[in-house]
Amino acid sequence: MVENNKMYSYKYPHPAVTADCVIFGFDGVSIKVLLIQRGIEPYKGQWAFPGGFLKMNETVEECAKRELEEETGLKSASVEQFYTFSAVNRDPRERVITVAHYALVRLSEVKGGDDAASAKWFAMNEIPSLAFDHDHILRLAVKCLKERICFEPIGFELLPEVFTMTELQNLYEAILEVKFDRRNFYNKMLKLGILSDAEPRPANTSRRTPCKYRFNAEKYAELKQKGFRLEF
Amino acid sequence: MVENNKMYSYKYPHPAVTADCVIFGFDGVSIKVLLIQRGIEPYKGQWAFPGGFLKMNETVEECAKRELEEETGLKSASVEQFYTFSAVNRDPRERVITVAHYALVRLSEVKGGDDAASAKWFAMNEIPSLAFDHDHILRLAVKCLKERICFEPIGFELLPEVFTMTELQNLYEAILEVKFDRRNFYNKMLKLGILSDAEPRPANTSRRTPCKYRFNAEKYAELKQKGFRLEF
DNA sequence: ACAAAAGTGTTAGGCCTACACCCATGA
DNA sequence: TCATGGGTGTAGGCCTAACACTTTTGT
Repeated sequence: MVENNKMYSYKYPHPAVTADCVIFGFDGVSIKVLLIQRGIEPYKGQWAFPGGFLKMNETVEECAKRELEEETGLKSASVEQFYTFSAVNRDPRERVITVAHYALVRLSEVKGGDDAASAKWFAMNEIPSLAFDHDHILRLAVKCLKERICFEPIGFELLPEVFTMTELQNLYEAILEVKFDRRNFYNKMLKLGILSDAEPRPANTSRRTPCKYRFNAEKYAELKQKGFRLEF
Repeated sequence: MVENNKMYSYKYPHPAVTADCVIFGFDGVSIKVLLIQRGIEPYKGQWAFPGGFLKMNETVEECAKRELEEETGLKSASVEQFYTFSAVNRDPRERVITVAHYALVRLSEVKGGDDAASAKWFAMNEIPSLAFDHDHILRLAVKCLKERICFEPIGFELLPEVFTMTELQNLYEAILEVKFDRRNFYNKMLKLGILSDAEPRPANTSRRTPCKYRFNAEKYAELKQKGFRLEF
C-alpha cells in the first residue's frame, strides 16, 4: 500500500494462488457449510467459500486461516488442504490456482456480527449457486470428509465437548448419509474405547436421561499408534 | 522465447508454481523411486523428482505429465496430485509452491537413453540426499501410497500384465512393509474376485509352476460401485 | 536326497448384523 | 395411558488369523 504503482515483474508468467476454505458445521441434525456473499466482481452477490490470495510470507494453510478469520471471524479452526484446483479458466480475471482446505467447527464458535455480516450457514441440500468452480470444490470436500471420518474421529470437532451417543450417531449418519442400528452403533463406538463417560452414570435413576460422553484424545492417540480403522 | 526481454508484471506479488512427480516402480523385490540429477543450480548435481514450472495453458496435472515426459521419457503415466507444498523458503530462488504428484509405472516402461540420461531408479533404502524439500515430499508420497493401496488395487499398475500370486504378495509386502501368510493372502485376493486366470491352469502337471493371473478391471469396476475395502 | 517354491483346507475366535424387550418420561 | 427415547444382550454368519502337508523341480 506504500506505493500504488508498484508492480511485481517476472521473467515468466506466474499464476495467482489462493486458498479457499470449506467449513463444515453440525447443528445436531444436518451438516452445514459456511459461505460468504461476494461483495465484489467477479460473481458479485453470489455465494462462495471464504478464501483469498496467498501472501509471500505465509504458507497456503496460514493463508486459509487468515482469510477465514478476516471474512468470518472464525479463529483457530484447524484447516487442512485436500486438493489444488488448477483449471485454466476457473477465474475470469487471470490465471488463478486455488488450494482448497476444509475444517470442522462447532456452530457455537461462529459469532454473529463481526466481519461475518455476510457469512451464513447452509444445509447441504440448500446450497445456492456458487461462484467460480466452488460447486466442484464442495463436491470433493464432501467426498474427503466422508472418507476421512472413517479413519479419524474428526467428527468430535463438530460436537460440543460433552455429547450423547445419539448425537454422535446423528452426526455420523448425517455425514455418511446412511442409517445405523442404534445398538450396533453403541457397541462399536464403546468397543473402540475412545469415549469417556463425561458424568457419573445416571445410576438406576432415569433410564430416559441419556449418558454423556466426551472424546478421549489419549486413548485415541494410543489406538492410532497401532493403526486402526473405523468400519461402517 | 520471441522476446528475451519480455517481463510479466502483476499488481501483487505472485509465487511461481511447479508440479513434481514421485514415480514409483517395482522390480519384483522392492519399491523404487525415479529420480533425476539436477543439471543446473540450485542444488546442481543433487537428485530430485522430475518436475517443473507450470505453464499458463495447462493444469498442474498436465504440467506434471509434460515435465515427466520431458525429463524421463515416460509417457502416459497416470499421475495424481497428493499435496501442495508451500513453505515460504523451500526454493532459494524465489517463492515457489509445488503441487506434488505420484504415479505408478512398470519398470519396463522406462527406456534407457532419451532425455532420461540422468534419470535413475533408487530403492527406498538407498535414496540419496535430495534437493529442495524433496525428502519431505517423498515421505508423504510413501504414506499416501500405503493408504491408497488398501482401497484401490493400484498395485497392478506396478506389475506386468500377467503375474503370479507370489509376485503380487511381494509387491504388497514391499509397499506396506509387512509380511503376510501366503495362504491367507491367496484366499483374500481370490475371494475379492478381481483376478482372472491368465492361462489355463497348469493342470495336474507341475506343482512348482505358479499360476498366472491378470487384473480384471471389469470385476473391479463392479466392486467399486458397491464400495469395498481391501483389509490388511 | 535335499532345499526351496507353490498349491491347498481347516479350525477357532472375533467382529458384524439383525433383532426385541424393558424402563422412564412427557404429552 | 400411550408414544417416544434410551439403555441393554444374544444368536448366526462371515471374515480373519493361525497353522501343516504335499508335490515338484533344481542343485
